[in-house]
Amino acid sequence: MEPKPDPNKLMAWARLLRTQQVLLERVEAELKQAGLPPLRWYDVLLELRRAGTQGLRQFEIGTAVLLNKYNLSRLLDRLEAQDLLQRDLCEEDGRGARVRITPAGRDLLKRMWPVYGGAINAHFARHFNNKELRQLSVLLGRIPGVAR
Amino acid sequence: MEPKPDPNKLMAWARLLRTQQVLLERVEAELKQAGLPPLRWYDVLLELRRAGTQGLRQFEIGTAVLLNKYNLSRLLDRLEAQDLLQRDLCEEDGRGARVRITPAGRDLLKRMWPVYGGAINAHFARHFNNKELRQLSVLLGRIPGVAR
DNA sequence: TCAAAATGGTTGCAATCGCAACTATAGTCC
DNA sequence: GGACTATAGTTGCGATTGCAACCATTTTGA
Repeated sequence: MEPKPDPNKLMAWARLLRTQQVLLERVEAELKQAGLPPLRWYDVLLELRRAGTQGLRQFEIGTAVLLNKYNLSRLLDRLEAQDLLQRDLCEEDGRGARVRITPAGRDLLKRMWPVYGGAINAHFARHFNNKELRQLSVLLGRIPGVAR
Repeated sequence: MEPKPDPNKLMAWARLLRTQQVLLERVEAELKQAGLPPLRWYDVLLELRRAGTQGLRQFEIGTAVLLNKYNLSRLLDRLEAQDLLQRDLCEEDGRGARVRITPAGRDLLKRMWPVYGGAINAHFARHFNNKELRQLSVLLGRIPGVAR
């Protein structure tokens, strides 16, 4: 791209950045307005629910939700303080913890989904048909680290 | 989308979120590694350079880069402290300031571009051809507030 | 004209983030 | 076994963010 910027590339990049800012801001605002915690809480709890009874190691959560370890550590502190999850010590690795969702955590997920899902629809999904949604998924999935 | 999540919608949404996190993290890391300030600084300075000699009002910068006023106020403090811009008082509105880029600001833009543009390419643009880039732009541009 | 409301911008304070340093356990290699 | 390195997670501290309150000027409207 150097030294002359390529307009196609720049436009796509700029819109991607802007999309992120606009959508996150709107969705977070709806959550907050409904008296619900931020999106990150949902992400973490959702991973934990998926993981089921054996729970997850912290570093597994970290790679799943793309959060570095110090911030994750403190985010889990907050969730644990609200009884949304529990950290048990891990028998197969004396350093680590095993993190499990609690009933209160599952309940919060259930309460957040209507607002979250509604916001995804209202601010994002409703502007596209199924073919376009798949197109977006395929295109973005080509970026390393995006598809899981 | 309620109460059953639509997989097409959810997948596109999830990848959009993830794209944002992955790309921002990588690009910011390259800037930092090169001893350069964060992306936000570039955004603001770029707007100011585009605005030319008459500069911009703070609220104009705010809407351009999607930054709320308190954070913008303090971000401008930092940029001003580095002599990258100057805030003159505004004659047509006694409340406001008029913000202009300085030569040092232009210079920083020039120094940041090779790293920034290179990172856009390396982490994003190189994974797509021109048609796909235009597709992305068009699709994302349908979200209100994204196209400018 | 003048009080009320709106707008532009700043600031105090609490919460969160980023970095670097730290503790503790696991794994590796001789 | 024992040093050496790597990994899991936590924490202190400074920087940044979010929220609410604030000041000053401008606009509105009876």
